Amino acid sequence: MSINLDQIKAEISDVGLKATHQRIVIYDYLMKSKTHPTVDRIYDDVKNHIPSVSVATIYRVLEDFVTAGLIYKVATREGTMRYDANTAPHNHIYCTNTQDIIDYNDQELNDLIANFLSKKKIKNFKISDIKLQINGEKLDPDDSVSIN
Amino acid sequence: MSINLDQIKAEISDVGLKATHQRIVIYDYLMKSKTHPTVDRIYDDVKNHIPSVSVATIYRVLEDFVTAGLIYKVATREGTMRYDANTAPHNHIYCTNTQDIIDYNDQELNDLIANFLSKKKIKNFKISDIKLQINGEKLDPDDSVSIN
DNA sequence: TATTAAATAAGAATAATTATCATTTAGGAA
DNA sequence: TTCCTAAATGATAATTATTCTTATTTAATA
Repeated sequence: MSINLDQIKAEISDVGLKATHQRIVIYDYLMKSKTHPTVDRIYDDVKNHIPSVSVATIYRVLEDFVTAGLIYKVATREGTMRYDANTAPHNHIYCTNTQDIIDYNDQELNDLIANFLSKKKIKNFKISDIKLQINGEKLDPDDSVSIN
Repeated sequence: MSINLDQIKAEISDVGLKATHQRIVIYDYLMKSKTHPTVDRIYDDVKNHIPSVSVATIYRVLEDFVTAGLIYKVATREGTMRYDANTAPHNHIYCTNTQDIIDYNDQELNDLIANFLSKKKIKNFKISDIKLQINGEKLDPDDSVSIN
């Protein structure tokens, strides 16, 4: 447990959800995860902490978190859903080979796009967020991707 | 049949696929479609032309087209796959309320992002394409979204 | 027109997700 | 602290989405 337990409980309670053991473990796991895990991956890892956990609970809790805005859900080109506890605006680098999703934080780029679009008039539409997905392939699948 | 039949056949043949009736009808339908339809929608509409068509054929043909680069596959936040015969680089406006996907073509924006990223060094990664998704809501769900 | 490899239709099999419901639990009240 | 109750969970059935299998059909070309 790297992140403060009381803080996790508070964050769950603050969005109007009961801070159950399952929710605490799942949220803690997502907060620590950098890999944007699938439901299956989350299920397997949560089972190490709560062997009796049901897969239905994983689906339910994740959906509750998404609805509450605690986490984001990301659809990949492969059709599998991935979950991300990083709710700050950021973009994703996606490796079409390994299916790795790597966070790409760049305030300058965010601003550049936001400024550009604010000058355009998109009629009958209210923008809530803008996501850039950088697709491609890792040159060495075993090595990590780094920026600058 | 708005687009020339011979041209459709040629495009299918050119990527090494047999120009079957099913493929011709599906490709023609996608070329004319502006809505980025789901598999179900494509199936229903193709059945009007080929009542005996099998849903497995729809899945297979779409996947064949994607692999061949004739069409694109787009995953939405809802987890459903949508298909797009517009293979030119372009971005999407997505209404989280109606699930409408609207093409957003803007060469200036494409260049802006491409130029910005070319200056950044992303180590161990080769970019193949860059997709911007503009999420939000239509103000009037029954009206269309237009740019400029 | 005949040949043949490839594609299709139909439906079974599998995988992913959601629903149901009896049991358990978190959090507030006493 | 214990009791109470609405909400959450676990187990599993049901549903939905997708893929696979195989006998039949068809496009392409000789």
